[in-house]
Amino acid sequence: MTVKQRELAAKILHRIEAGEFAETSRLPTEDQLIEQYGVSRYCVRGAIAVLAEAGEVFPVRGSGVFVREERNGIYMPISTSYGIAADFPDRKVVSKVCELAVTRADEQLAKRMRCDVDAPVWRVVRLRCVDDLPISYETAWYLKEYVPFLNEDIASGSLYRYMRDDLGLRFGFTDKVIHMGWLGAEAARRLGLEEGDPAICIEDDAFLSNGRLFNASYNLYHYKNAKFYSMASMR
Amino acid sequence: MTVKQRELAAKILHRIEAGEFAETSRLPTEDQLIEQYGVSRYCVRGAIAVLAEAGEVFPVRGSGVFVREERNGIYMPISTSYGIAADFPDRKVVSKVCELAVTRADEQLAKRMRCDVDAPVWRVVRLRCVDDLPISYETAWYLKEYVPFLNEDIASGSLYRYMRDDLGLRFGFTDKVIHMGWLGAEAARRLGLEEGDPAICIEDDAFLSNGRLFNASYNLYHYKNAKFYSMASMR
DNA sequence: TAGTGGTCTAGACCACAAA
DNA sequence: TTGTGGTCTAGACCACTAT
Repeated sequence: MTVKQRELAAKILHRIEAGEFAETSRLPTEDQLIEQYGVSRYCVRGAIAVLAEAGEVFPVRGSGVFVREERNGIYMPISTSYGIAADFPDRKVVSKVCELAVTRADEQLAKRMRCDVDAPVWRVVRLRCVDDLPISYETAWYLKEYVPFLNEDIASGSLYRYMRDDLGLRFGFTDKVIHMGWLGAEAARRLGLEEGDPAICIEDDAFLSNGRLFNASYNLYHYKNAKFYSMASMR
Repeated sequence: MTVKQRELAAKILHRIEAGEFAETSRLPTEDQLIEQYGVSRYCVRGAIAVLAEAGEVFPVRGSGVFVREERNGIYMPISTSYGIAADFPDRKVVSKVCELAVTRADEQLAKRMRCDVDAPVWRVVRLRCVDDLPISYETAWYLKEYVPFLNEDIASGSLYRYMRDDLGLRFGFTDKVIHMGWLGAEAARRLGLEEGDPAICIEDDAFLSNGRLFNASYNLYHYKNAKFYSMASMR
């Protein structure tokens, strides 16, 4: 969705959160929103689609757009994600850098990252915490070709923001594979769990907008602290 | 996305799978597709969006729409899902019905299903198998208000297809929460695992298009046989 | 029957990539 | 500079809900 549509969605969300539609739990009609904001129907529908995807509203044909009841709990979205920091804008997101070094891709990594064997890559291992709660133990690789410089200071913040705003990289899409994994000694120690404990494991391949893979990662999530949600339309 | 757009996407996908674009790994331009199929740009862009969401192609502004390299392995999509049968149209999907009975909602279930305490609900427990491999142990509840009749024969097939085609229910959206769980004795026995083994657990709330919840379920996935994938744009 | 969201078209202009 | 996908508008008609 476009910037304009997201901005409109944010405005409407503020009105929802202010309780403006609490009585009827129904948004203004599309035509009313068109007039209120002076935009086209295309924009209004885009904004509503953003809100619907986020699970905030659901449109009913012939009837209106209804506000969904509040969801409880804190969950990580599984689909989107410009990184964990973007997922929790209001929370204290801290990354403890456990390893940071340039290495060379072995055969297996080269295959996964579609790069040459021995191509230089950053290897970054971090413990990700939200509000001082350990959430995940992440092992990530970044092609040095696209990320020429990195240090502990940058890695302890939002790497995605750095790559986007400072390096000018443009992200395209990600592939995620979710399965079960088990904690090694180091991961367990950092997460405060026991070696051999099970973990939800997400392998993430991130591509630039030109289709080139630039980042692969292996994430082990704390089985108590991390939950995920996903909202989907069934049409 | 609309039916027309999905159909167009299917046609384009057939051409992709036939290797028609293998050389350049690039689709015809939007204008060419408009002409080839005699539809508007709206439709073409919708069809490409469908393919992009499915991870088949990625559009690059100013350049074209590119075919993605083939993915390997069999994974379950985490977002969509008209049920497991729809996810694997080419595979043998079998459900073994372990329990099927009408019960009454206790306080906890009533809260989750937004129904009255003591409201009649079907409780259905099934072992879901794909190609004879046990995938998940599912405990599901359906409001009898919306699903007046059910039997083992129906439950051993696709319940969603039954509800949609035979009962005329119209689905709206689902909420999924993914976290870690552990197998009880019965689930472990059915899945061929050990009691206390870890499992990826997906709790699923399904709503009709009018926003009414009609189905809640608790799914424990076989930690070896079930993997999930998710494709997401990062814009 | 009136009102609302869903689909679709035609056309304009913008942002970006490649030649 | 040209061609591509991205955004946006205006307007038409359809499908469904509510009255």
